[in-house]
Amino acid sequence: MFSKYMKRILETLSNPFEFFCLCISLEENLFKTKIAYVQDHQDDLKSLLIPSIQIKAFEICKILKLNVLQDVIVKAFSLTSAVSIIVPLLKMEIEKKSNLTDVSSMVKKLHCQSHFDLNELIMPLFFQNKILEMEKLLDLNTELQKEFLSLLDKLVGNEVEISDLLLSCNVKQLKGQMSPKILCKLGLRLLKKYNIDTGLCPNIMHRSKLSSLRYLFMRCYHQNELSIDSLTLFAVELSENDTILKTEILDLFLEYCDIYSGFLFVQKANIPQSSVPHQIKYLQNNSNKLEEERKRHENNHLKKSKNDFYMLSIPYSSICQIETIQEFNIALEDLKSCSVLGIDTEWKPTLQFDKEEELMLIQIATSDKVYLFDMLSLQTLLTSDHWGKIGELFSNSNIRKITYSFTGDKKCLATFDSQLRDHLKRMANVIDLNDTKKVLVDHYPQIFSYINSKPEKFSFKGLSEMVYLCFGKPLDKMEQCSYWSIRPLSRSQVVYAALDAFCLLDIYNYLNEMSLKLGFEDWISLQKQAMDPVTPTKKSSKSQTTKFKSPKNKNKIKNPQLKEPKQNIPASLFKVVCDTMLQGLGKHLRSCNIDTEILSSYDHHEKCIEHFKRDSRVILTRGNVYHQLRKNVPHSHIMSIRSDRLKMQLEEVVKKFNVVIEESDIFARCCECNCCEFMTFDPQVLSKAKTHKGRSAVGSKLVSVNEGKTSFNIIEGVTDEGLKVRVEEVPYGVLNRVPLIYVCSKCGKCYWDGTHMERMRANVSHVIKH
DNA sequence: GGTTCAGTCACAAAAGGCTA
DNA sequence: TAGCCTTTTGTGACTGAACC
Repeated sequence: MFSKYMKRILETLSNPFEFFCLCISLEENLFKTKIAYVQDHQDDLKSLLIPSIQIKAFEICKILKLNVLQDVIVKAFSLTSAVSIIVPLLKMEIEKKSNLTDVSSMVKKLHCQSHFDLNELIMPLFFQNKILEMEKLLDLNTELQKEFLSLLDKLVGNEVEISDLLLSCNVKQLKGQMSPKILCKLGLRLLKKYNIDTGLCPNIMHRSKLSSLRYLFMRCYHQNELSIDSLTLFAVELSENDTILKTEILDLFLEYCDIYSGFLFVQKANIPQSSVPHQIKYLQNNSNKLEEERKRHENNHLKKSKNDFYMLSIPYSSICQIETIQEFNIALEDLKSCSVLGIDTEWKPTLQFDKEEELMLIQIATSDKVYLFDMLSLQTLLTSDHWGKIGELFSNSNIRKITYSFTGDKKCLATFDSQLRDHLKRMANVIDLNDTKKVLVDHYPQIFSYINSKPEKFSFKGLSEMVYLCFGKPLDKMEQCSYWSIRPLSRSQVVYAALDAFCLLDIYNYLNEMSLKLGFEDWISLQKQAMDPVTPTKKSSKSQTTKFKSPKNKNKIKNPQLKEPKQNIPASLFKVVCDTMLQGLGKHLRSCNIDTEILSSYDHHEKCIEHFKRDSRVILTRGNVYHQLRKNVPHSHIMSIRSDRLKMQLEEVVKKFNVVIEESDIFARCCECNCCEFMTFDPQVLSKAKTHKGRSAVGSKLVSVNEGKTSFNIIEGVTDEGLKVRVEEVPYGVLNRVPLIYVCSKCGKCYWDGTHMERMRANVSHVIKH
């Protein structure tokens, strides 16, 4: 009705835009629903869209905080065509120190970034740490992108002072951190995002390489997770054609007191004598000292006893390096006949942001061998059919594959070949021990022999941690970040790569043995049970391969030893409390004689817990509230309702708790107040009471109702116990037609056997026991 | 150091249930 | 049918953990 009325008014107005401005400023919701009119008639109204109206519309945009509304106003009032009028207004807003985010949001909506200098909007946003807003503006303007990155590079290289820039941008306070590290990170991200030549940012690139090297030095000398040989190879690669970086690397070797490795680096990186530090020159000129340092270096290398780590349990001769097609075919034939394989891959780390990861090795372990597929040799030799053969191992459901954090590897492998990609999509019978670890540690920790004997300073993570939990020794990760592109691989690299795949089978066999020993049915199905959500969300059902790992669902595990006995419960003895969003279900449950408390619209869902504690009520809820409340209530006393339809919801509850609802339960309880006591009234008595209601009658007329147990005042409509009967809700027609009226003893609501009763009976008939 | 994945959090928009 | 209140859903940023 209102829409039609509005339409009529609009058609009579000389300028509907004026009217809209008024409406919008009075009531934004009104605008939200009615602005479509302007959009529909945009062509007819063009001549009426004068600048003063557009300025008014812009002013309204400033006030409105809702993005969607602003978009509609910009469209409806064609504000993009009024940029010349609005840009000066926006600049005034910047000068007035208004909220920069709001200004930039309008600039973006009006596509007028090019009307603002870098220092007018981009840099102030940057200094106020509103990076996202700033990026939204940069996204659409290549020139601004280059200008900003060039300035950022100068900041990283200390070629400009922040204080000078602040002055020129008219910004008084700096928000957020402006450390070179953070600036550098931002620069690298934007260079990649906007696909800009790295030559524009030499300082950022230099700093990035130096940071990577610092990190490698730290892993090598502090964490013992990288060999000095690999470190030197990475240093040579990263410092190619960069003399300054080479001298900085030499400084790093001296900083870590490893003059001998510095000496080796000088040789490998062809550093001119003029740049060699005097400590290294001393070694070069003193052969005795050099020999002494070499020995010290070797001793340090062997310092760590191999007994400290988990070792490969097959001989070195059982590691087969595959480099030719012939070797590839023999290996694949053998692998096809195996029932269980351990699979891992090694990649060359990406230490420079513009370089991509390169696949170096695929390791596949069988019960007595490990095949190392050398991808550096094989990649050029393999055809799509060869890749397909590797893929078949993954899609073959008869071969069980044991992996650790394989998702990333899988994604990268899929880029190599279409046949391999298809097989990976159909990957079957794969166990990722990373998932296993998370689930079993939480739910079945007793399966791990060494779970309680972790040393205080235990720093091993990932696969190494799992190996420790099973066997009491971690993996030696010295070669984890190894320089995998070197050939031939060192013995240490070959052993590391083989062990990474073979230990997966060791863990698999260990878990099998332990579950037998501890009497678990099967650790794989226990893991599956723990990972299957009880209430699948839309999100999880989208991807069947996505596993459910949320800690929220930890409690959802179905312990096979704790199955609850299924007993029938009569409806009248079953007590529940319904959360706010299940008020409708609550009323239906009451009409089935189930004792139901219902939270009102203003109650917090935690009130359910009070009801559970007080009366042992089962909590019925859904969605996130279920996960929140689940933490405080035993599994047996909470249920998440899945269905959106009332009938189905009712069925869910009845089935889950084995509630027996009989014909006599229907309407044995008041739907409004949950009371289960009713009085019976003669309809004629109520008819008289209805007639008298509202009249200013003096005195009273008492009649006997409820089979003579209660007296009822017809004039006042109340019983002798003070209960007000809601007679006004009963139509006269009903009072003349039905034989008996039932009145709730608590709230006075009237019920009768009519069409309403039939309808409700039909709604619950599917759960009645016949 | 890099990357990717998965989970968490905050926010906005959409949707559900109830009421008048 | 509209309005109100609340929850759910979707999205994007952020974080931590895994890998190399």
